[in-house]
Amino acid sequence: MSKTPASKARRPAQRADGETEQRILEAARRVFIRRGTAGARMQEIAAEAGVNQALLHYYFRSKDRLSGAVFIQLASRLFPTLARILGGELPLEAKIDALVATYLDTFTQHPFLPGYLLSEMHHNPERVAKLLATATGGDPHQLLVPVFATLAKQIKQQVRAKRMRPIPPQQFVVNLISLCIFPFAARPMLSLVLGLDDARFAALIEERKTHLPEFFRNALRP
Amino acid sequence: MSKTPASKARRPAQRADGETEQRILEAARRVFIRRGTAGARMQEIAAEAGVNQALLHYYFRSKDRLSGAVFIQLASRLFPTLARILGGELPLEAKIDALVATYLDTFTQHPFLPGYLLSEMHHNPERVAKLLATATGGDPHQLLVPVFATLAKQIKQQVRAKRMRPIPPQQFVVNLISLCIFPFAARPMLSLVLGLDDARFAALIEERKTHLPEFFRNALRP
DNA sequence: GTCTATATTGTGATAGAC
DNA sequence: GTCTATCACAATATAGAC
Repeated sequence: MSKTPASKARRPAQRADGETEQRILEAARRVFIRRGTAGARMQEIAAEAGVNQALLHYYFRSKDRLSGAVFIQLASRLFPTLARILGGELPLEAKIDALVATYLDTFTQHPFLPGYLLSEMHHNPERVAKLLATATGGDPHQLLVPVFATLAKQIKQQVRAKRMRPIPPQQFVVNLISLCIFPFAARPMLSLVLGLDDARFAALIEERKTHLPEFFRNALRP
Repeated sequence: MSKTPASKARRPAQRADGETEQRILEAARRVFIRRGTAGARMQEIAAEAGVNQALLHYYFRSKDRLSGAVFIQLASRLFPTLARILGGELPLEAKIDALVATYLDTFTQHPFLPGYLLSEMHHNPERVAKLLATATGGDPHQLLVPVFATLAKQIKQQVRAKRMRPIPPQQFVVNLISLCIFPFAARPMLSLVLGLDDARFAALIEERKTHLPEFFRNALRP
């Protein structure tokens, strides 16, 4: 993606190869996550990277390209995980366990990622298209649609003993990611409404790691 | 909140009382919802309201105050509903039905509200405090905390017949609002990943109105 | 590659006529 | 109350020395 300018012959740089570009990218990541694309300032990113503002343009040409690169990079990590786990060979309950564990761990380590991503997708929906093209290498919704058949079969198996309607696989997937992502995205609101400090919020998430799989098991196997 | 400048004696206005202020507020609402606070431009709001940019400052003094007013107004509609339904006298399943129906209807009418609100809370968490003060008229988390005792009792009743652990009421509430709000906030992503056009997305939500209560019933009454 | 200017435009906000 | 004109500064982007 990022075309590092040609550094041909003689020794010009003061830093190791690609180090500066990386530092800028990491700084941009932090700033865009907390300020959003529109609210972020190139100057703040430069300061956070410990370089001059001009270098940002040297490496990334424009704010639009830089913010685009950050968004694609952060967002494209999440989709393959989803497709890999849900499309895999595990039994349904193990898929739920794996997905809940993976996502809750990821977001515990990067608590502001969900808020940032939802915010960006809301205000720049056109970037979502580019994202999926990157993540899947072509056709957008060939990422998840193929796994629905398998999921539907697994759900039907799970509830076959009962007079219960099987959950449509789309709703199942939407529920799963809603329950994993939303609490982080809505953290400011939840913390205040539920009266949670940082420790209590962490405890809520920790409890959720066992609660969510149990919640789904009950919903699926009555 | 908005202190309309004193229009004392003689006939100065060309429009009816408060009409202009309202038009500005409505225009601001639309623009802030689609651009976000940081991305919105006063000029765009003025154009959308059909007035001059100076009038915005006349009525609301600054962009910060205007965006704050919009946020408080939009967000404070949602919390009383939650407290009223969950804290009411209905049996648990009826509470679930009422909340799902209310929220899904509201967001169907205002599909971009969740994305806007989450985005704002993420990038301006300090406003959440002011919001809860407004919505509750004082103590922040006295809004929901009092209803947890009742909810816990209802949940325990619901699952008493089985060897099933009762769901902690906090998790229950988080699940409920996650499942209602998230699909709207993540609509751009869901639409692409699931391959939904507008009609199919609407159908997904429609299906959800019956699916979610059923999902909870199964999870609570195995 | 990295820096210090600087160009240039965007944007919130105010002054003052009507 | 509403407008036009304008100010002051913020912010992206570029030029050019080192």
